[in-house]
Amino acid sequence: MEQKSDFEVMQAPAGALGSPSTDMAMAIGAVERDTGLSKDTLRVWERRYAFPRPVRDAFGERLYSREEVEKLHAIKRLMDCGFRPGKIIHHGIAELKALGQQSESGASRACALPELDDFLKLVRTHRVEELRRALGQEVAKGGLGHFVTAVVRPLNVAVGELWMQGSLEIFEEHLYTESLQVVLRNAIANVPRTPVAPRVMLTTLPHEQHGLGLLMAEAMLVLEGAHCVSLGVETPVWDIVRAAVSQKVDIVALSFSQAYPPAQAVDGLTELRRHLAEGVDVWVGGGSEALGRRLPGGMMAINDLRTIAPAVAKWRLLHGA
Amino acid sequence: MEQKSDFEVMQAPAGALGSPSTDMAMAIGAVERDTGLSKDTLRVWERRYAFPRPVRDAFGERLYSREEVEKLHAIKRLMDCGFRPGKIIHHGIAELKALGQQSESGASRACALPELDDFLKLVRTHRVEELRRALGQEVAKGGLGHFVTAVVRPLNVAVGELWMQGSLEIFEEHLYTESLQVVLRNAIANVPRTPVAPRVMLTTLPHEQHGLGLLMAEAMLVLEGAHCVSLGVETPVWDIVRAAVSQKVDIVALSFSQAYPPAQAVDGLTELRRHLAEGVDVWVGGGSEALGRRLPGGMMAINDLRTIAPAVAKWRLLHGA
DNA sequence: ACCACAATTTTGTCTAGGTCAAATTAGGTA
DNA sequence: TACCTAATTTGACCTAGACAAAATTGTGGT
Repeated sequence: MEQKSDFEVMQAPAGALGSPSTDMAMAIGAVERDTGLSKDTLRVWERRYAFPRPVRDAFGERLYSREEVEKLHAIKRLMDCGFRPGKIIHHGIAELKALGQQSESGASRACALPELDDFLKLVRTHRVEELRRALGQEVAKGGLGHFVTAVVRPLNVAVGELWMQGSLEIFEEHLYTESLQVVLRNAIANVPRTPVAPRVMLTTLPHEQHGLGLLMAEAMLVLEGAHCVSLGVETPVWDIVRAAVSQKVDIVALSFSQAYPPAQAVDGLTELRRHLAEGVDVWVGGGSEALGRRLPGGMMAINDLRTIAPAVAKWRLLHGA
Repeated sequence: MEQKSDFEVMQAPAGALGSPSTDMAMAIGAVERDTGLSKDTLRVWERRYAFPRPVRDAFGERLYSREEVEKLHAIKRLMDCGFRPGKIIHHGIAELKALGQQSESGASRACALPELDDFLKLVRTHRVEELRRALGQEVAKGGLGHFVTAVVRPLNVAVGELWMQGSLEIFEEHLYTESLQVVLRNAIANVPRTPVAPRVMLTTLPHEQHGLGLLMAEAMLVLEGAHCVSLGVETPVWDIVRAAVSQKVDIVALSFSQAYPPAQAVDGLTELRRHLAEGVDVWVGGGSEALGRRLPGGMMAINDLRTIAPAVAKWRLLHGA
């Protein structure tokens, strides 16, 4: 699709010396992939708000500077929090970062373990092996349920905040995610199995790449003795429906991260409900804004991982013999 | 971004009764997500080749029929194999599928185990638990190394062929991938660890979502006693570089699936090589076309998983004390 | 027969400004 | 406070043309 290199180094604007930022320019397609803002959106912002205002190369094509891309990133992150572009697009980068910080903090620190900051420090200093070992110990010490609710969840929130502020590199987030994934998958595999009803299928809708929420939910579910079938991430609605039939599941569990566009979530969920058999329940969890709002009828919001256990109990009461 | 529903049901063309295919129409944005063909490409094909030729809704917007989307899917798959759109776009769906079948088959069956077809049957019939158990037994029986080279690899090729032919549903592929991932991760975690040099970092470039190749490589590497740090999939080049520094790795291992655009692979690899420290090796593996061709200088192609062991030995000979 | 270089075709991304539905906010009323 | 309607904001979609990068073909030399 994208013919241009992601990393083109084009001629700097006349007169500009090779300062560390001027020699790094991106074409519109690269910016689209990098920020998640569509080409259409980038062009229409330029027309309406006069930002961004990329320089043009010899062929009249837009070249976005490093600073512009960084600001676009910050704006996108704030939009994922519910801000509207028109309100914030003319603020400076510093102001944008300040907005991100004040928007959410405090509440999460409340019920955190003292160990949490230790884990966070291991993440920040990239000490992967130590992090993995410490997490593993925590599982062994307090059990998987405690680990998920009291360690993974708050850690995830803390890491999410750092990410929102832009003070976490992509590779740091990757290291964190991968470590947690290994520990969680291992812990899940070691739970003694006596698979009974309900059968639960776990997945995310297309474009939702974050699978940690799925693993956390799976952990809570296997602890309740439920039967889990994970499809991994990004399953089209139609395939979820067919897989649900094929696997004879009782419940389909979806996870949404904060950044998932609420409109798309509602669309997808509505469509899913329409095509899924009556008897199959839909459970929806994750940090997305869409969950607080009105969900399409006939599905259950899981706002807290701890509600999974009672929810399973309730399901069994209703359906079980 | 995408305001429109992914699954709009619009009025059928006048006179068409509600046949199973006519009432399912997709907007251009949905087709873009579904097929991976950009809006621009879809529009320019319509202009140039008169295919696809979507009907228009009351507002003049394109509505692609189920058949058109299916054919677009088939074309995209063939393009990933190296076919060019102009040559194949006017063929019927049947011909396209035939092309996919003849393009690659035979060679893979050669050195396959008899059990392979059993596994494949479990995949086709969605018997996930049995598949997982059978795979686990195979690991226990023949060891992890044998499992990866003699089971996972051929299975992957076979599944890839089915996928290419369009005779495998997305959810079937998801079930397969997830099962294999669980088994492989588990097996890797159970290899006795005595981490020594080299330190290897594993990941894929942006837009390469397939992580199975990474897991296979990781399995072979830990069997050799190498130290593995996985970043998961889709790490930007710049972050790979920073992570490599932070983790002090000796080798960066990248995996590409067949569908990855060769041009993008070469660009990314070149850029990676440029920014990576001299002493850090780059190993490239996977089924991509780009590997056979000329790789950017100074990196090693891993065409066969079995070459990993000797490659590690060679590295140790060169660098070890 | 094989390699290098030039001409040609193919292909997809980019440009421009305009239209319009859906989502959000604001204003007013019961 | 709850609810309805109007104004505003926003981004997806439209047309049609230009053009560079990749792939194919053609040519001459070894």
